[in-house]
Amino acid sequence: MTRRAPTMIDIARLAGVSPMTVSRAFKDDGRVSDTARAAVMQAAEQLGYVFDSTASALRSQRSDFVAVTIPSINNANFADTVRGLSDGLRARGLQILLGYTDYDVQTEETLIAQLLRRRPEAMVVTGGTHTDRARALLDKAAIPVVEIWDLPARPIGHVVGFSNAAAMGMLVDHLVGQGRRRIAFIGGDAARDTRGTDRRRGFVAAMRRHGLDATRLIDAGAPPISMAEGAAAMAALLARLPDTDAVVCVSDLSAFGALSECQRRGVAVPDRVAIAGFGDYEIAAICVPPLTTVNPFPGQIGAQAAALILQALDGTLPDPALIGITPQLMTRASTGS
Amino acid sequence: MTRRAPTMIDIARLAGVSPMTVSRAFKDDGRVSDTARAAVMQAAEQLGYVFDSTASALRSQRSDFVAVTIPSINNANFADTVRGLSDGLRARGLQILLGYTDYDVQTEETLIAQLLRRRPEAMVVTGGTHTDRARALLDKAAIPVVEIWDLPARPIGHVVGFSNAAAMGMLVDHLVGQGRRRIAFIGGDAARDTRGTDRRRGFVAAMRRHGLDATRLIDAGAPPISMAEGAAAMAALLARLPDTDAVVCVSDLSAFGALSECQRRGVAVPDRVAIAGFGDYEIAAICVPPLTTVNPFPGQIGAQAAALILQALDGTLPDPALIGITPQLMTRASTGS
DNA sequence: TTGAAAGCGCTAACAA
DNA sequence: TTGTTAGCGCTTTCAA
Repeated sequence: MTRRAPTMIDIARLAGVSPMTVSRAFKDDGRVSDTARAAVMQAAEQLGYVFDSTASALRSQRSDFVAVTIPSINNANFADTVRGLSDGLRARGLQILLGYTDYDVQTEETLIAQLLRRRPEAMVVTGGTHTDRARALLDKAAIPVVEIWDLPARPIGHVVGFSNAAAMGMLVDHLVGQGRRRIAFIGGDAARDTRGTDRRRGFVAAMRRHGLDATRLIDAGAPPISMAEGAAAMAALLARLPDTDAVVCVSDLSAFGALSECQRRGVAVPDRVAIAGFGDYEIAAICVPPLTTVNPFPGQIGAQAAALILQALDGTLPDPALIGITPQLMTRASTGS
Repeated sequence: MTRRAPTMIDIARLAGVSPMTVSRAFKDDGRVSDTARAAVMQAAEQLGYVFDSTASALRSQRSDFVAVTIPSINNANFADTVRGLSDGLRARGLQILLGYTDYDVQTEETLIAQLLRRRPEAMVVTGGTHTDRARALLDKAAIPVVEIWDLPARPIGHVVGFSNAAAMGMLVDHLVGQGRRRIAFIGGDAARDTRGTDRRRGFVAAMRRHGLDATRLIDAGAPPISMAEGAAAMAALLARLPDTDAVVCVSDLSAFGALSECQRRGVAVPDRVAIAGFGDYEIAAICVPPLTTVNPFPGQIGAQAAALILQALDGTLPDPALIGITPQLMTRASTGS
């Protein structure tokens, strides 16, 4: 038989104070005498009391939740962003409520609706493309919203991001500077992953800017593009367009797959084909040869978003903020000579 | 000016029914007439009503949360487990409340205390080693507890796991079968990562079982052991014990680092040194040569834990369950001849 | 099938 | 510094 869990009333009775004093003792800022606090804590310990955040949230209308949507939980870049967020918010007692969208705006809409039922105090969404209904839900919620990992054309609220297209431009510029001309792009299904689509667009734009042919586009399937899909795409590319002298991949994971495929086939990297990725995942620095890539500073994105949320909740952030992150080109041997 | 968010009372008024009917209309099983439900839904849509899970949770004493602790959010194995859990629980409307412990039992204790304040209906903890206080908290909480990724000597509640030590034994047996004798182990700081420690113990035990020297133990630092740390450990190993003919790494990530270091130094794998990892991360199948490893089926662990929780909440699971997962040896070229 | 009354456990607001 | 009162938005319980 399970006895009813003790409440503040039980603690109050045992400690010989009112429930309100118990409540105050559990807040850091509550002005309570040291004696009262000690009595409360001792009683709480004795009864094995566990504070009920649910009741607190209902009464105070403060859930201490920040809802976060990411495309996939299984991605080191997004994990770094979540960690940055989490670390930045924990100091204020804010807890993250995480959901993943599987790179799909419809799933995102459902997820946002579900998360809002928990009455989060702020919401962080990855990407700048959403369904109309998702936008409406976020508007109505009247909480700070931060879009990350993108520079939306029509922001919902605050933004901490960068141009995925421009980042690809950095890679193309670098490759052209290295003397490469017949450059291909390996990426995913255009319809789904909006950041991937932006990267492809950025690739095409940069190629045209250099007066180069921008039609070597290999579709590697639905996002996220795995290492295996990167390898398969590389195999297809070598078969179809064997004179290709450089490849830009939508992420380091597919880039590593492409690199491995080259190793398996004895295709020299970078001598015959240069390979570049995106994200600066750990593998990019470690593999042989190490991969040229772009570091978008995922942890910083999370930390900045957290900082914005804290300001917004403090009311010290009147206007929507737009924080641009400048991705950094990481030049490594996979494109070097 | 932000108007107060509509509540069920507002919906009831607009729909011309009682709040109780609104409440029933929002439950799937609520017996409500079709007309009433339609009126409620229309009113809700019109007012932009968002159901308040907090109030629901307080009144019904059902939070629809399942709390989960993992060592790190940035790990594909644990991410796969969380996905398995999440997918299995979503069908019943259960949402995951995730926290990470940074591979530290003290942090885990704090995290568990924090998560319990949200009144989760069940708790999943990674690993079988916890502080006494953490155990006491979980005991008192009187909710289903599932320990995963381990076979605890003294389980708290249910278990879905495998023997990390035995998994290492599989690798040692395989290497010995391949004719290797001077086998080293690359792993982390014994004090912290309990699964890593178990793997090291399993390695030592298996070596002794084969009558082999089990002192080639390279400490790669505090967990998680990164690719870079695996590479550094391999460099140290090649310098200190150059006659080593095989290396077992605590995970595929460090194994890949070790492999890369060998490539960089022109040390032939597997001809001069065989390398094996743990986890069957995607990289193990893709890199060149592909890595021999052990697949502990992380997604299945999550799915099974979810199934256990559903049964436990239904009351159809009287006794603590122990579900053993049998990890699978994945033999690949990094140890082959 | 629907409704009325009460209360989940906490804290805002006010008073002492 | 402490206490009293009321109520956050739902759902349990009971009644119709």
